[in-house]
Amino acid sequence: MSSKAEEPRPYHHGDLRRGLVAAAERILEREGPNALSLRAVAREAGVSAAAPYHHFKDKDELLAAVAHQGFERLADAMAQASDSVENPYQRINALGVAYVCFARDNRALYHLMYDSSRRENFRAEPRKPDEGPGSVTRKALTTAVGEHADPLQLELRQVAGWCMTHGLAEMEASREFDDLKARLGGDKAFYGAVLAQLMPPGPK
Amino acid sequence: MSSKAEEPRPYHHGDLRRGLVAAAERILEREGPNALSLRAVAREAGVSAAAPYHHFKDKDELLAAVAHQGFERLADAMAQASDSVENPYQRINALGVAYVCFARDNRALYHLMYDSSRRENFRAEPRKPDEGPGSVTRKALTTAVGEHADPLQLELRQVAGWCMTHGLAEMEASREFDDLKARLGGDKAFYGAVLAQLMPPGPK
DNA sequence: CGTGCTATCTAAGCGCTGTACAGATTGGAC
DNA sequence: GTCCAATCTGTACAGCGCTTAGATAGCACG
Repeated sequence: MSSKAEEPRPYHHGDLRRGLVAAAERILEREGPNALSLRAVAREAGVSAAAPYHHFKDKDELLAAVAHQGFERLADAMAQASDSVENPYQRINALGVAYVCFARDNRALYHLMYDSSRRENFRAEPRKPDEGPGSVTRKALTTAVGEHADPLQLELRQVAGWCMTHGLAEMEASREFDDLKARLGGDKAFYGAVLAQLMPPGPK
Repeated sequence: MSSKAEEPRPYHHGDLRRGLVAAAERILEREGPNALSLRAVAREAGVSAAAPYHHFKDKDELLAAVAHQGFERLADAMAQASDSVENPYQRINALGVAYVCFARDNRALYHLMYDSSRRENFRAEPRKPDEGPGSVTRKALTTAVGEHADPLQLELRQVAGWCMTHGLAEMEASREFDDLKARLGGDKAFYGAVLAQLMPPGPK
């Protein structure tokens, strides 16, 4: 039937697994989370609606793969932010700002990531140990507060910072803060100022 | 047909709007968020699948009503926690702990509340002014830090606390903190210790 | 007491969804 | 060159959100 040169896609896709994840990301960005149906993803990838089931147990597992890739990109963004700042105190703050910026610039993906991570069977293994978002922050925090710190307090401080950053990322889109953002001179200044409440840009 | 005494529910329900919200909450608690379909809610309330559309524009509007009721219950819980503590510093901490406990004890409802509040047309008007969760915290915070505070810093501090509390509520369920919880002697102690990083139980 | 009016509810149906299953197609190992 | 296992298609099913047309009933007004 398709003897014409109309994109003679082979019966076997080649790397459909990756293709499906990419298709899902495209739909998410283009049409939002409500349009992200398994059938739509299959259509976008150019395969039948049943094809995904040979690569993913169910829809959730596909979404988990998308989320996983999102976490890798987030880790990259944070690593880059970390490298660009010398001062360990400022570095922690910059890590938080990078995190929130990622959430702002990838809203739908970010929500998907946290919806997926809530499911009990989700595993967010970083590619190499000490490379996930958690590890980067822990390292920076240890460097900043360093030797003379109670390890329990340090751990609590890290959890607190983690919570605050995640909370800020979730609420960032709220109109409620528009006024405050304007007064502080932009989104990033706002993020930094909020995070500075816990992670001041200098020795406490 | 139903001349027997088999629950002769009248053709007109009486207060179906409230009945549907209650039915939705029951399903949410009993079967989780995946089972919360509009049809299931209608079944639970004992009406046809189309009946809800005479009281809610669409499914989202029903869920928003459930969320709204959730926010009222949350505000109640926080008000109660606020009243039970005299010291204004400890009060802020107690408010946060109450918030996180609510999220822990009403996981599905809590997620629904924040999913709903993300939608642009959501309006979370408290029943009376100065009674929503935000107002209670603001009041407590003003009392605690009081007169001699830069109003901008106070606002930032409130936003930061709000973010940290919400973030903690979202991450509380993670197994990652089990160890820390155990070392601190329970969930509430853990919540308090984390929140204390920003809201210490005494003058800073 | 009857007669409408309007709000409320039902029944049927449309297009979509996630998922299961049997069979077609194919690349690679032997 | 043959066969196998992996991959993909076609078809089907039940359930979903939502629409429409019509049945029912409470209520105001004569």
